[in-house]
Amino acid sequence: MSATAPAPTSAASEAWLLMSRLFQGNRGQFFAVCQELKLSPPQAMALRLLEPGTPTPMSELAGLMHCDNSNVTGIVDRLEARGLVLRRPASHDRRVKHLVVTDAGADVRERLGTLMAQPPAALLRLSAAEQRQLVALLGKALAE
Amino acid sequence: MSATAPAPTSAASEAWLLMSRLFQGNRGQFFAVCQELKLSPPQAMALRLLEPGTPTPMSELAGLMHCDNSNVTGIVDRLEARGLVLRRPASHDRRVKHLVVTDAGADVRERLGTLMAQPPAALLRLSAAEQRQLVALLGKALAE
DNA sequence: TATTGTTATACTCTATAACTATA
DNA sequence: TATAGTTATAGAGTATAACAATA
Repeated sequence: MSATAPAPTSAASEAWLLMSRLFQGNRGQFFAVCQELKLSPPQAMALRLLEPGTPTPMSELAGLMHCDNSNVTGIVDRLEARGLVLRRPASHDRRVKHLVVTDAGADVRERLGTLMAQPPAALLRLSAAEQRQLVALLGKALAE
Repeated sequence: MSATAPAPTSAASEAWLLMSRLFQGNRGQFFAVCQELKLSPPQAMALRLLEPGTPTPMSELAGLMHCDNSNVTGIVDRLEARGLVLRRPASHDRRVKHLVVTDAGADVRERLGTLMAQPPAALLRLSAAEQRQLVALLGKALAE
């Protein structure tokens, strides 16, 4: 018998599962933030991914959002109609349009960032030392 | 002056930010899993939230998904059309319909769980000891 | 020929409101 | 009256394919 382990369940996947629960439990908060800023979730994500001062081609945003270019057209249409971003022709390639976050967009984006940075209650139950330990571990995992 | 701190930026919110990056970076993987199982993201979420052997009222699923009851009707319609769940009248209240995961649904749900449990590469860069440390911290945060 | 962004199409998700059948 | 689930409606997100302009 090849005695397949019942489930590898490495510590890494266990940690991932716990983080997934944290996110699932925080989804309500995310929707509330979107509603407060009058953004749909995809619009909020797009605005968060666009960096003010860094013109970004539509196709690059599509890549970051893991969706088709044609979706970005509509999402950006609505952000542009609200004056949060604007389309600007790129100088080096006339097929490309750069997305630029407007001042109004940067304002909404910052509020979005502030609200979304609010950690779930679960994390606040950890002591300050434990929180720092968590930061150190996650920082190491994400280090390039 | 009430000297509002420029930004609390507790270690907790920094940890939360890092976890958010981990999730953002893993979205592509999630979409790939959905596509492989031929489930839309909401369908996948619904199937994951329904526990086989635990009949669940539609409205409870709506609550877990943070959406309106009327959305669940359509999502469940499609899951039911594929034979992954079924509706069953609840005995104690004839207004309520219980959702039951079928055997086929339990199978897909388990594959979904297995694929989604796959931790992102970043977590695998941590040593086994560090991974266990992470589990301990997250476990403490999520402890009831 | 290949790529960027748009348009057309069809389907899914979403919130709201109105409806039904229960309670 | 209130609640569970459905239906109707309208708007938004999604993938695919076809298209124009550009490379």
